[in-house]
Amino acid sequence: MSDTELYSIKETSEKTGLSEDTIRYYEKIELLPRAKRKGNTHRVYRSEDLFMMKIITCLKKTGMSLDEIRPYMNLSSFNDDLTASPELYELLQEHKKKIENQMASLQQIMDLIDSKLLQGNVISEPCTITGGKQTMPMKSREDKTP
Amino acid sequence: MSDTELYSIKETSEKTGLSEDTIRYYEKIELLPRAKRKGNTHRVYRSEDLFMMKIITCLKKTGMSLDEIRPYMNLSSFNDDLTASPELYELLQEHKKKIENQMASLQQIMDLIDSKLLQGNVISEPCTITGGKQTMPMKSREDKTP
DNA sequence: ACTTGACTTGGAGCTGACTCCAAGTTATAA
DNA sequence: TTATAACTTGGAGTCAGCTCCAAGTCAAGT
Repeated sequence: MSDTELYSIKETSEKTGLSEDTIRYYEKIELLPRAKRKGNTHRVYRSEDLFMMKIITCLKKTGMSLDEIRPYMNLSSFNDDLTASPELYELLQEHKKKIENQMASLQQIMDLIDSKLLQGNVISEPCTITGGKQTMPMKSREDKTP
Repeated sequence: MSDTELYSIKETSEKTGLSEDTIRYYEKIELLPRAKRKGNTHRVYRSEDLFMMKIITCLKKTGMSLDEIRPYMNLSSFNDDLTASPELYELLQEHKKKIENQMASLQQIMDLIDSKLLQGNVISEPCTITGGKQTMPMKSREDKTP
């Protein structure tokens, strides 16, 4: 398993679509583990590392914040023995639900428009989903390891 | 039509869930039109205005940026004669597609995990959607609307 | 030995979307 | 009338997620 091919940060950037700066930034905020160094200076990455970065990109695409993604990265290795991590799977399911809610929200607007609720009647209870608090900013930074 | 009931910014805030600051901010960035003033100073809002704010909240929930939302607000009134705005409808359809793509992204990760692509093999082409900008094959998601 | 280029670090700057504040004005109630 | 609450404005600050930059280091080629 795990071929021994190593990649520079430039190659890694090319292969993952993340900029070099972004990769270093992810390391800085500890979203990615500190990369191994060649001669104690230049970063080197293995396929597994690229894989993690791609996962991050995937999750981001679905609207996850980096803070929300972090727990996934902390799960041992993500590579070996993932099925033994029902926690991850559940988090994913949860997130999927959020996206489904988003779609429902959108669907409601579309319906609203379709059904001409807008014409004449309008203005009473336009978009029920609006009521709640839900997916707003959500700040919970208190762990800032020195 | 349109009842004549008027709301202060506080009432409006309460009814829409947006903070007073946010409402003023939306006016400042011209996402909302400049509100009418009572005695030339205090803002007053009508039901239609609240409706607009709720629409904004809805769209934001589905991941639209304020800049993306602005065109919708510029469409004449949103209230009267909406069906005569196929532009809006089309924009919405487009946005909906984006969300569907997000879901597809997520689904791919879930599939990835399910299928144990992760075990042993791993690391070759983990999440195809990551590669390009869009272009994903898009497994036709049969709609699950009730 | 020298130049070039890829890399390093720390930190500054930027955008979006707020959120907070101070200082002033107006409306209302006692 | 006066105190208080509600509101106004302009501008500063915050937070996430980058992006850019300067100054320095290191490896390889000539």
